[in-house]
Amino acid sequence: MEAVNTKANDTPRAMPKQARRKQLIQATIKCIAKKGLSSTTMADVTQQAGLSMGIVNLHFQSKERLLIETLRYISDEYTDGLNKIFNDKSLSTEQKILAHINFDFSRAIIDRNKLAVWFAFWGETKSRPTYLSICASYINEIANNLTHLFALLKQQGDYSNVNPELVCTCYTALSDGLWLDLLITPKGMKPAQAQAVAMHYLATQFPAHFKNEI
Amino acid sequence: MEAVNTKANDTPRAMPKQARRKQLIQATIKCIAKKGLSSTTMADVTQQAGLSMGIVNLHFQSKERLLIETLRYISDEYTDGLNKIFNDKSLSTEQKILAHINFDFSRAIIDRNKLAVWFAFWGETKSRPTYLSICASYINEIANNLTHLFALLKQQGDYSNVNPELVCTCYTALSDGLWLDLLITPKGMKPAQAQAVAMHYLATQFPAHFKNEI
DNA sequence: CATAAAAATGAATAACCATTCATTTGGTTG
DNA sequence: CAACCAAATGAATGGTTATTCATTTTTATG
Repeated sequence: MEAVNTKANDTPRAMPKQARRKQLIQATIKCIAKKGLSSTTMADVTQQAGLSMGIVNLHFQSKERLLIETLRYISDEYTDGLNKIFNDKSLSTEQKILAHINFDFSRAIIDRNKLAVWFAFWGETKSRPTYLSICASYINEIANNLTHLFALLKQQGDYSNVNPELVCTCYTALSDGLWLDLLITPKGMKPAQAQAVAMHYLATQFPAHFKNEI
Repeated sequence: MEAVNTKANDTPRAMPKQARRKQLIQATIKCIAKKGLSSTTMADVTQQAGLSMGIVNLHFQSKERLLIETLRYISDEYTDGLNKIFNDKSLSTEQKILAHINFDFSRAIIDRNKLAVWFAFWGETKSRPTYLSICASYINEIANNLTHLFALLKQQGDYSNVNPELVCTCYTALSDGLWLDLLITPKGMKPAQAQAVAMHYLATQFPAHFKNEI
């Protein structure tokens, strides 16, 4: 999901196919956030994008595929961001974990529009194998990388009691649950606070590396 | 949500109104799990319940109200269960917290049909104020009770560094995130394991009271 | 048992919505 | 600039769905 030519407001006709698709996906995200997945219509999406009715079928064949590509879009954005951190050779293990937390609660990720999309799709995974398999694959990929980081950190400190897999499972679940708080109680839970809660947990496991911020 | 006369298979006409409503709500839960919230129709629900098309409008006025009552049903089931624990004077603080965890990951609660319903509605809260307010109210109620329990436990042990509100936020988020694991990776995450992860977190905060099971 | 009241039915209705495709628009090429 | 092609349009189509209500079935009453 690299940045593509995004002169959305200039001369629409000149946009490359990839950019038009991205524009429609972003309109879909806004519509799901605004109206809910269950009452987002093709008319809503195309109007939000400032285009005409037939455009989605032209670029995505069907509404179902548009939705699948929307899920893939936010999944890719998330995993690509994390992979950049995992693969950054200039960062220490500790710095990578810190960068991971920062990313998990960064503006681009915990934007409430996108959170609404995540939960909408999660709610449909049980009935849609395609959604499920997209989710399952990014979950596995991230878990492997994160567990590896925790295992490395364990070696670097006096952490003989730490179970890297358990910590990965716990941290990941905690992070997802905090996303829910950010979606549902935006007045009560701010991004910085959510991040502090995540940090608090890591501090229980790796006290020499992470400090409780609260 | 007390148990009502449930002779669903006997003489349908004899069922009290409340029981018929419950029957329809349970059919709705099954349909949302089976087909997703976005493609659950009135025909689906009534067929699942073994009744005729007009029945939902007779008992709930509209589909929208049926959905709201469905959310209220699972919210009430959850909060009622927890309140029974909180108000049980025969339990110690420690036992109440243990009972809370047991309940959070009990068969009746982490049934995947119901988990699918939770996430489906959470995904719609941003666009439906009614859903949001139902969620907000049970969240607050539970958080108050749970924070209180953690505060009591803090007094009973050498836990001067524990922040009850923080622990409540963290435990709650963790629990929600584990629900997601149970929904999305049922092969990978079993109820007992989820419970062990939750316990692992509590053990970091109250080591004298809770032991890591893993 | 007759009658009234309540509950449930399901065919009919009207609104909604995804998809299609004949037509138009805009950009490109020689 | 003319001719062509790809992109976009949006009215028309056909299928789907929530809701209604006249009719039927069941229960309650005296």
